[in-house]
Amino acid sequence: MGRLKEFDETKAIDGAVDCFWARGYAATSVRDLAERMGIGGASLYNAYGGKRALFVTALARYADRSMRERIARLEGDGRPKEAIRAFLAEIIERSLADRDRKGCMLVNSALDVAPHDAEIGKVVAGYLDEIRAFFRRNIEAGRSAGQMPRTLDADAVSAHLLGVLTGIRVLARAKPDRALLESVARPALDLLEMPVKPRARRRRS
Amino acid sequence: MGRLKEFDETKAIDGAVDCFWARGYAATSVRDLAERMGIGGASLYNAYGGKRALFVTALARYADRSMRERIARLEGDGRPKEAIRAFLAEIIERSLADRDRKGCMLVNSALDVAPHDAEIGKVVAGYLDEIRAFFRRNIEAGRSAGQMPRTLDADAVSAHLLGVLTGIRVLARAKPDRALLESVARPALDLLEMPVKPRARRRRS
DNA sequence: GGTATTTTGTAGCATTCGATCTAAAATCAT
DNA sequence: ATGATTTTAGATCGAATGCTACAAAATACC
Repeated sequence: MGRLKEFDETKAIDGAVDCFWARGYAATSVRDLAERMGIGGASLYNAYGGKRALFVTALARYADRSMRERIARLEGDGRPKEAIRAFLAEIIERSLADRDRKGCMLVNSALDVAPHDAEIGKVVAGYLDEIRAFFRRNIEAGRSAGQMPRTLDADAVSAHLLGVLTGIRVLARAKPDRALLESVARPALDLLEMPVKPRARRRRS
Repeated sequence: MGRLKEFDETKAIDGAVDCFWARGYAATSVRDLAERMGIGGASLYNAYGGKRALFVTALARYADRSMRERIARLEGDGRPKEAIRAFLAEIIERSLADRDRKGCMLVNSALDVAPHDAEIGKVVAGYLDEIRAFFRRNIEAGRSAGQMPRTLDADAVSAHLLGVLTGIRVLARAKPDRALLESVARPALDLLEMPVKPRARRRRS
């Protein structure tokens, strides 16, 4: 039933992710893509439809391999507070180690694709919601387990954490400085800590 | 001493700001720029040197008219806590009212220009530092005035506020939702509030 | 082997990109 | 008026853009 595909589909999509991730949608050319994917231009259009459709596919692959993998891995331990803490810590470490400052493909897309493409915008918003849902689940789990303050509003704090996360990923591309990024994250993580009982203190004489 | 310029330099640069602000650096063409600026292509190169140099000029104009104007206006009252609160509130309002989701030109540039252009990257980082310095000054002023907790670390909290601000501006482009954005900002603003004296409470019987 | 179907490489499409060239128009100093 | 100098409009440069046409190559079914 026709000639067989000769290229490695996994490697091809991973190559597309690398291109779009590093340079963004507009700045990536179809020829750049084809070369990195190890295929010819005709095969690209035959197999993936075109640049825009390929971007959607690559974004889904990124979400699967990067975001969902991290969520599944960190949430597996059943330690909700540690999961959230480790999530932010891992983002900071990766941002500092990322020599070419690619940042997060979802955040990058939220800024320079979503506003100009309603359809892709909804996809991106959906991925961001998944991250927020991760925060929300673990806040609720932490509250139930008595590891986080009962007063914590999971809905509101998950939004705050998503915003802080996003801010970190943006600032890391302009100022990849550990002290800065950790200072951004710290107060958000402190929200999750149980309030310390104020020690009885002697009155001043 | 030569023919006089016929175009309005202020309107020209403002037009350039509009273009770069709405579409970003790469997606804006020199022809788009010339048309919006009300000049011909030759005049653009003669007066501003080229696309990249014009971008730097436009970015400086944006920083002056948007960021520094806001800082000066809000800081004038001598009410540091209110200045910070109003800053974030104003950003949220503008983001929600911004129908074409242009966001903040500085944040946009931090994400899709700074990583690929070291020189412009430093410029952008400098502008971000100005915003952080605004936060820092007002935290210190608020502490001195006894309106904010003495335990507040101005350096760290100013970084946190910058991150939260950046996150808001990015999320607003993908999900312009008031509840979301206000939830992102709230905990950061709560850091500035004086701790409430816990009321004496009757023991349960 | 023959045929239908799919993939692949090559070439090329029209368009747009940033940038430049040329020459006419406009100004000031002399 | 003349000359020097600058700005302007318009055409155009080579390169790159997303995409497609076309035919050769490779497979499965008969």
